[in-house]
Amino acid sequence: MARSSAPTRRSTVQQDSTDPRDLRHQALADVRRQSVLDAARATFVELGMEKTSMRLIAQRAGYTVGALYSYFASKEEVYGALLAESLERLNQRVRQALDGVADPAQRLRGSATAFFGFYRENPRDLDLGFYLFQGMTPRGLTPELNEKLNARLRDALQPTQEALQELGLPTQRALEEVTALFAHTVGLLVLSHTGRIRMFKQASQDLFNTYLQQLLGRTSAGAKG
Amino acid sequence: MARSSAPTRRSTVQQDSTDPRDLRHQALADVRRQSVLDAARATFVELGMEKTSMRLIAQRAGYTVGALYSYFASKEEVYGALLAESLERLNQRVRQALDGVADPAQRLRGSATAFFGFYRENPRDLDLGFYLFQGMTPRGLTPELNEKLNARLRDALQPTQEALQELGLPTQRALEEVTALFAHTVGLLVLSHTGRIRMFKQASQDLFNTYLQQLLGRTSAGAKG
Amino acid sequence: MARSSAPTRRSTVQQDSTDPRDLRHQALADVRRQSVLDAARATFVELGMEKTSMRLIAQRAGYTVGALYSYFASKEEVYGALLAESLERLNQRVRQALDGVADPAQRLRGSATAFFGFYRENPRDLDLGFYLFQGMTPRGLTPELNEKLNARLRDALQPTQEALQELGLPTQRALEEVTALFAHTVGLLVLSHTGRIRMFKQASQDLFNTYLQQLLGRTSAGAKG
Amino acid sequence: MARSSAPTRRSTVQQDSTDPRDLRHQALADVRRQSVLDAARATFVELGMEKTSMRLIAQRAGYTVGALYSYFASKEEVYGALLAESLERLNQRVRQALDGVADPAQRLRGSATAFFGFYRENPRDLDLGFYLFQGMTPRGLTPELNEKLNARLRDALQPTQEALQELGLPTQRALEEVTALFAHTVGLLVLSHTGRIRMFKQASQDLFNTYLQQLLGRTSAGAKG
DNA sequence: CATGAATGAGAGTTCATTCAT
DNA sequence: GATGAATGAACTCTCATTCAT
Repeated sequence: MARSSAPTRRSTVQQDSTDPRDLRHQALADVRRQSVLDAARATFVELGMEKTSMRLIAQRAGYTVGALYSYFASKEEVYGALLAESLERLNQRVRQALDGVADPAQRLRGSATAFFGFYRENPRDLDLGFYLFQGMTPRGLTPELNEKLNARLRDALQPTQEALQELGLPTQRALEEVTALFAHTVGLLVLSHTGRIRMFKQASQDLFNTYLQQLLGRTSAGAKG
Repeated sequence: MARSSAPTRRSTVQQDSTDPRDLRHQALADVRRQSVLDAARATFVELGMEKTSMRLIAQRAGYTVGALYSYFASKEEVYGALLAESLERLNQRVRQALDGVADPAQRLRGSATAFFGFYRENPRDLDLGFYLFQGMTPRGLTPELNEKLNARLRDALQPTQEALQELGLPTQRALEEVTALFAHTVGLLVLSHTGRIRMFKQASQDLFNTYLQQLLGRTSAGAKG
Repeated sequence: MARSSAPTRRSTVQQDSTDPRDLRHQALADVRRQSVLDAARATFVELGMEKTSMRLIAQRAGYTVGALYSYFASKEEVYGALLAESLERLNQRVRQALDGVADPAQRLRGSATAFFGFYRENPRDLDLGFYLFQGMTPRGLTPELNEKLNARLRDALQPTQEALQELGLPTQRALEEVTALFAHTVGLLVLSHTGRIRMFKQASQDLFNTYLQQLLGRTSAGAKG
Repeated sequence: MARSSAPTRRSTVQQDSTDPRDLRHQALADVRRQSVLDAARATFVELGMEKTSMRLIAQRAGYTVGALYSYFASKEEVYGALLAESLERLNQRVRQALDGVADPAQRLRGSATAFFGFYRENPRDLDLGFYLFQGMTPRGLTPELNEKLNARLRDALQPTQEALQELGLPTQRALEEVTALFAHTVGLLVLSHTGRIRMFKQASQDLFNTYLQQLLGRTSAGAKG
């Protein structure tokens, strides 16, 4: 996990000390950091980006506003951590969808639909991503964190790409297709979320299914079927 | 063009007084309003949504803050006007792409590519749309303006839908395809814009072309080809 | 009427010129000034003190904001004029109540009740008076206007005092009683208007009648009765 | 005393934590809140309602504007607190006037005169009441605070009513008389305060005494005397 | 005379962040 | 480490008044 820039904090996974007192401190700090994140997520889900302030997060977490800065160096770091968490949940959902499924076509459908479904059901998680790439200062999104987040996003798309390869697409084609699928998914979600075109509210799922079907048709499975 | 509710302004489309003094005043007012809008757009393009304030717009327009409120009743009205303008430019570009083109397949490619190209080259225009559909209060985005903006967006997609119908798709299918195309386009643009996946910066155009090609393949033109 | 301090305006009653062109100008100016006042009164009655701005008055009068300053040197002068008008209407109502009434007790009741009734039915006219004596700068309320307004207020109370004298009270006693009656009236009106004590809304009229009855009892009419 | 809704404050009357650190914090917070209130009152007494702004209060209290909002959620809450304080002082004065006085007639005179005297000597306290009942938004004047303020006002009038009953008036009559007395008092005060009739400055006390004397005359004490 | 655009100061309010305790 | 009061700059918006045309 990326280190925050706050002075006295310890990273969660970097264990540079075996002093048991340090370890206990570390565990406590992690728990508290997590409780702050929980409050932040809840507030954010309820009120959205604009109305979520550090004060409010502190309040709901049962901390003082100053305490937040012991765990996060800035507001944007909070969002960075939220996004990391969000991507973790996304990956978890994708993995669950694949659990015990062997058929490549099913794996393609499962992983892609899990991805789509996750953001469809949790539109705030979509906001999270956009916020970070629009309003974020260098301070909040370090290159390391950025790379880590990118990696987790690729992880979530990886099973889909692999399924495409299992279905006969060469690596490069599979990469292109998964990228296009990703874009299509995001487009549907964004339009559905902003509600710009009323039709989307109901139809985004159908449009997604159709695209997925066409994609399957471009694989050997589709060629055979 | 619909006018704001600010007190001392007169609409351009109202019953035209033939008093030449009125006309000159109106023209002057329009010029000034436009100069404010220009400053707003420039500021917004340079600094983005979040950092663009009325103060800043005023500064760059060479006005005091109070003067802005002679032209726009609120900050959100400024954005409403900016978006309206943006959609106007979008439509213009789409129309130009169709000018003198008779072949339906070419018309499909032309209009869709114009749409995509417009936002690819002017990413802030994309922001504009999203902002309005997330943060806007009733005051800034009146139902009338909202309807107008929706209509202009539909206008920009209309030629693409018509081309699809000319290429043999029934109305319903054409509507679905243009919606899917719209989503795909937006997805590519959003990902390209946020720079989430580095590949997109170069590849979004290719991916768009590929999607367009597949779409053509789903029409009679494609069936024949 | 008090002269405004605006440079090029002419007073309504001061006729320092017999040039017929001046007279016509004067008449026109008076008409316009009156129409501004009408708009001001209407706005003020509808929206109250706080929300009535020069812009709004100008708008409703069909003038530009600059034009208002041709007729009134400041916002407070507008209110001064409104109050003068209000006192005129008050006096008119008091006179009407006395018209054709000879019996002193009836005249007492009539004039006092007219006074009370006027403000009870037109609570904004009460506001007017208070505003001028709280927020007013020297500029708006010149000593001359102040004296004039005071005189008109005394005029409205004069018939009541005279009735008291006709009923046998010596001048000094009559003055005291009319002053006390005035205070009582204002107190009832203010409390009724602010709605602080709910009872007042219904009871202020009863309380007024009771006070009036007691007052009558303190005159020879009361002594006899 | 009821506390404002500002985020980081704690109520004085909440279940008292016995943590001495909490207590000290609370005491400090109360002191600071009080110092803001003192500055607000002073500013208000000196400059009046209209010219008292949050900036000015902050300046005089030696705080920045933002700090004020730690103690009061809005400008109107400041005024609410000021009025509450004012009513407290009023009640205190009324109680003092009754201390050790047994004779009902004396109690009537004492409590009523205390009420009158309080506002006569502190005219800004009168303003306070009027302001709150005219311009206050729901945020500043919550129903609870409103009820509390009303109750304190009734408290201040209660001894007078009780004295009237002790002097032989039935409950209903006593209520009417105290209401009329209240109105008379307010009327005298308002006129004295606005200086509308110059005479009032000197005579309002005499007029009050006279009214009080007449009132006494309408009780059994008066009947006997 | 009238216009109405423009001023300029000021309003209330919010908020991420800091720092003495 | 935690506190939470305080900062200070920023925000949108309002308004009486002025003045070149």
